[in-house]
Order: sequence, then C-alpha cells, then structure tokens
Amino acid sequence: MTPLEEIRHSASHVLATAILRLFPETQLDIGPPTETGFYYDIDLDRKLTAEDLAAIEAKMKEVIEENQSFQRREVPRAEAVEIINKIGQTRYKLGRLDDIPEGEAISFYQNGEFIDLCAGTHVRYTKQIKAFKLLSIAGSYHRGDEKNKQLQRIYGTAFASKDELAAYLTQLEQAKARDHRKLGKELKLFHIDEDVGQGLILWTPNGSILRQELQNFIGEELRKQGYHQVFTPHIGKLTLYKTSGHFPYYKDSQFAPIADREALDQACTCGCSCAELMNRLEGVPAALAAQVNERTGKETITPDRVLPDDKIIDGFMLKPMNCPHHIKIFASQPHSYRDLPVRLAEFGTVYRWEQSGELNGMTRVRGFTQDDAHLFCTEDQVAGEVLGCLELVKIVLATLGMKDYRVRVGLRSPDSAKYTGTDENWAKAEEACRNAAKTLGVPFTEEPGEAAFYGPKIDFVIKDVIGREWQLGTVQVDYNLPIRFDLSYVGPDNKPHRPVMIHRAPFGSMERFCGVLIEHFAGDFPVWLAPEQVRILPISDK
RNA sequence: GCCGGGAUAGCUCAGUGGUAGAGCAACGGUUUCGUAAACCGUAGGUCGUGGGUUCGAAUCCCAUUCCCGGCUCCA
Repeated sequence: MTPLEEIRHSASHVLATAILRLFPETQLDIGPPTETGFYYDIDLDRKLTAEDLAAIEAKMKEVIEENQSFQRREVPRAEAVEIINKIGQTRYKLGRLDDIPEGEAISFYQNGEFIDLCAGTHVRYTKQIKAFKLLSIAGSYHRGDEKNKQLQRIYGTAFASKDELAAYLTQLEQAKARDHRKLGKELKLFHIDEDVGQGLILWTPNGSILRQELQNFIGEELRKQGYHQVFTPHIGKLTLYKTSGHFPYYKDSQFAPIADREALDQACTCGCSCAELMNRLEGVPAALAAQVNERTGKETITPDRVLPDDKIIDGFMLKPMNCPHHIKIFASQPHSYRDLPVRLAEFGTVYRWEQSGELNGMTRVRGFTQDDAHLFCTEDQVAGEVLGCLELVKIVLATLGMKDYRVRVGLRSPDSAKYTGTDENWAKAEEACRNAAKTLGVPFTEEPGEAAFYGPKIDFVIKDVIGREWQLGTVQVDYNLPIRFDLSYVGPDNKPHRPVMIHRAPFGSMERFCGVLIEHFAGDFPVWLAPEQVRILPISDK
C-alpha cells in the first residue's frame, strides 16, 4: 500500500476499534481504503445516526491519542479460525478467511485491544493518523450482492496532514457549485417535473440551444464521414424485440409493454389474470422460437416461453434502443458488397426503466436521446470502421477540451450466460476492439464482464464533480444481431454474406453528455455553445 | 428496488405545539445617482400530499410522492 493508503486503511481499523468500544455487539465485515478515503462495513441492529457518527469520531480520537501500535501476526489457518472465534467476529470474518487461497499467508493486525483479519499494510502507530473525518452512513450489501443482508457502511476520509484534509473538504464544497443539477436550474437549462415523471428531462429553451448546437456540430462530422440520416418511431412491436433478444431478457429494465385495447378486452373477458396477461405478452410463437434458435445455434428461446399463436398478444414497447429499427431499414433493401459500409445515424430517443434509486439529474434518466448510428459492413471493413468511430469520439472530446477520461474495453465474462453468439465471433469482435483501442494513443483497460450482451465495446468514461464515473461515448462490435435478424449482402462471389454491425454513439446520450458538459465547463460555456450570447451592462466613465 | 437523510415564497434558508418569517428574484414607483447588489413600496405560502394525535400541528405519529448520498443495476 502507498503511505496514504496505509493511513486510510489504519483509520478504518481505528474506526472499527471505536465502534466496538461503543457497540460491542457489532459484527464487522470489511474496511478497505478507497480512492478518496476509507470505509468499514458493519452489521449492527441499531441504526446509526449523525449523532452516533460524531460519537464514533470522538472515540476514534481517543484511540489515536492512546498511540497504539499496529502489530502484524501471521498464523496457520486453524489458528486463524480460533482467533476469529475467540474475538467473536464469526459472522463475516470466517467467510473472509475462506476467501484466502490455500498457501497464501494469513495475517492479523492488532492495535490495542482490536484484532482484525487483514493483509495489511498499516502505519506503525495510531498517532500517525493525523487528519481524518467521518463523512456519511450508507447501506451496502455484504459482498455486493443484493440478495445478501444489507450492512451499514461508514464512510470517512483521511490525509497525511490537516491542511490536505481541509483542502479536500473545501474542494468537495466547491465541486457542489458545479453540480449540473444546481447549474441546470440556475442557468435554466432543463427541468424535471414530478408530474411528467422521474428521470424524464424537459429541455428548456436555454438547454435546447446547447443541445441543438452539439447536434449540429456532430451532424457536420457525420456528413464528412459518409453517414445517412434516418428517423424511426419511439415504439415497436414486441415481436421485434423478441427477435433481437432484448425482450424478455431485459424486461425488468424496460417500461411495461403496451397491449392494444382489443387484445386487453379479450384477455379480460376470458378472465385472464395479470400474470397470465404478462405471460401472453412475453410468450413467443413456436415458429419464431425455432427460427431464432436455429440462427443463434442454441436454445436462445427456451420451451417454457413458447406459447400457441392464438394465446400470444403482440403488444408494443417503448424502444429501449434503436438497433432493431435501423436493422429493419438496412434489411428493407438488398445490398451489394459495393454498398457497404452502410452507416445509418439518428438522434434516437430510447426509454429504459431504471430503478428509482439509480436516477440522477441528467446523467441517469429513464428517457434519453442517443446520438446513435449503426454501421453495416463486411468483416474486412470492421477494423477501419471502428477506427473511424473512435476518431469521431476523439474529435468530440478534443473539441470540448475534455481530457480527463479513461477508456474501457468491455469484454465478455467467461462465466455469464447472458451473452448471445458463438465463441468464435466473440473472439473476433474482442480482438477488433482491442486492436482499435491500441491505436487510440491513450491508456485503456480491458474489463471482463463489461460487454453488451451482443458484443464487446470500447467505452469512454468520464467523472462527474463528485467523482462518480459515467460512460459517455461508446463503440460496440456486434456479430450477433445480424444473425438474429438474418441480415445479408451479396458478395463479389454473388453469394449472400453476413454483415457485421457496429453500434456507436460519440456523445453517448444528449442528456448525460450535457450533464457532464455543464460540470466540465462549470456552466461557463464557450461562445458557440452558450445559450446566452450577449448581455448588455450599463457602465459609467468613472 | 434496498439503507440513511431531506421537502417551508420563484431561489437560498430561519422557524421544536399557540396569529407563517428574512434576504435575493418578481412587480410598482423614485433616481440617472449608483456599477464587488441605487432608494422606497407591493405582491407572493392550504409549510410535498393524505390520514391521525391535540382545544390548537410547519412542528408529534402513520402512510405516500419526490429529491439527495450510498448499495445494487446500467442492453
């Protein structure tokens, strides 16, 4: 650990020491350092309050004053179990002990009366924790799994000196002044209305100027790169999404389907329960199931979802993404290899049922407009087209002076069943992304488990004023949806070939991008974006 | 969705059981002085919503909606 991490990690042990002195019945889980401080997850029936936080902080100061030394002790596994039993921290610590692979050192750290299973490292004496502050109490799930018990997490921060701590706290305060939700109100950029709905952005005249300018700017770049503009409706039939695979896999994050009145009436008169109605909307006819399963080469649609045709209600859905609509435009005409790549672009508005607790200003919403495009190309063209897309993202970020971002190559995680498509195509797509990312000239990380269900992707991730990360621009390679929709083009050999699709959105979504942009400029936009271009002030000679 | 905190005038906030307040903004007037907030005045609120306790509720209790922080999630 770095010296700062040691201070923070030690502070979290002091925190645990203080908590056990105040509430001896507490069961401890883990307390690591973080990028900005530290926390400790605890299981305690008593709900901690702000006053408790102050009391814990006072108790921590006592512990620090006692200037306890941190002592490391390595023990065999059997003895570790014994120690955990003896200190009565069995509920979580035994599980944490099991996580340590056989053959690796098992160590405990002791300061004063407090002993904790811990790999270290720590400062030598508690007095070396010179500046700390407890910040907040939050809920967190044991092992990050919402099926597990929810624990109380106490967040704090610590620095090497009081000045640095004060500077950090001041910086936090100042950051709040740049919050896009605050500036959005002050500068009259957008409004969210309770009666319209959570997470639904109303773009006011000022905000609309900002958005329109950004759209004009990217529109110009799209013309240069040979895109075609298209427009598609906000809804589509459920069948469309059953074919694409979005429904019902993502039904929990979609708005409920819209059933037409006649089908609803019919279902009601035959005494259909709500559950039955949902089943009928979600069901797939045998013919479609067979078709999809054949194309994807596996049991994508399981037999339990297959219903007789006359039972199925084919309602509509607010579109959660634009791909199926663009695919249908591509598929509406035969294509020669000479036509490719076909690049279809649209500012497409999509709707997703995000959980209420996840909504956040403009950065996480339920209805948003992607600066979307889908590129249909030959396999040979994939690499070049991905590079073109990345170029577009770079132009956007460079034009707006956004330099503080990271690039993430999202790969499939080996153990998850949520992905569609063959291993061979995944390998090809992942390789294409990896190679494209290498040409970016900026460092990137490869992250298994971050892929979309249909393919790997390259994401541009940016932080907001309080350090939360938001994915903006994205480029995704997709070998799967072309199979699902049986897309083809005629090759030089006069035979049908499968195109590859690239999904890309340089801004990501207009809502999120504007939210981040407001914070980036602290509301002080460059003139070409500024909604208020001129203000006349009376000035005297004196 | 879960844990915790919150909601009083357009905005920022004060008000812990006894007649709803301040500053800024708005509006009217005065002034052309002022320019890192000119002066005087006016209007603006069923205290998020619905129940309950009480002689009496912004204040106490319950429910609910929305917001904030975190967790989970993010095609």
